[in-house]
Amino acid sequence: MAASHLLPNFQENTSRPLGFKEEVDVPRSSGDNIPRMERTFAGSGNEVKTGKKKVERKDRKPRFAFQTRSQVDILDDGYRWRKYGQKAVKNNKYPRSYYRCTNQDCNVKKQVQRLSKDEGVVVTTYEGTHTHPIERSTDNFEHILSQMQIYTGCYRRREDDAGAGAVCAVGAGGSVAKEEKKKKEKEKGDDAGGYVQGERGRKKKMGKKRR
DNA sequence: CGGTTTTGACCCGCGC
DNA sequence: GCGCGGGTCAAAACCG
Repeated sequence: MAASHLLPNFQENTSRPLGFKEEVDVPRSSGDNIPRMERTFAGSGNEVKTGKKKVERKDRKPRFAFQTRSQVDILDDGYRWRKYGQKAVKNNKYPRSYYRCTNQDCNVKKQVQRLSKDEGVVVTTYEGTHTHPIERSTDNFEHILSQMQIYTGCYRRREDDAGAGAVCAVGAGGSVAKEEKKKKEKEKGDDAGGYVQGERGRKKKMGKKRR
């Protein structure tokens, strides 16, 4: 990848407006993924909390935060993502979207957040590494790279200080594969002025809590 | 029809 | 001990 397009600038105070702090840090660490697969609704039982043994695997998934200037939240990096959640952030008026790679073998997650201060800045946080080839051809993606500024900021905590250090370098040929992003002008309804989500999706859950 | 998105509910860890 | 905030799930709606 042509590193010439990338701007290896580490986040300065100027680049991070309010509330951005060290978001990408991983405070808890003790198994925060794998987790609640067994909540399995059903019944009454809450036996899930009884055993904490499930947290054996201390996976060290590296997380990377990228600040990109783009008008679209969804930056197509060549992989297929499926949104599985969206939450409103306290400091930002824009919500944060959670995506997950559709590949079964690939558990890569990514979350996209837009800064309320600078709507042009989109923070994309990747978690994990892809273990499969890109399906979408990155045809003229370098062309897109040239028209967007990418600030590379690698925030890592103690956990991955050992091996993850290398991946931190964008464009250095790390194992992180290509985290390149390219604009997608195929935006569905074109969110015009803001992120006004229509009333798509389920109106209201009739049941209450089935979990 | 299948896959994806939407979105409220739920869960968990941390802070107070 | 309670509350807040962040992260995930899963049912329903929607789109190709």
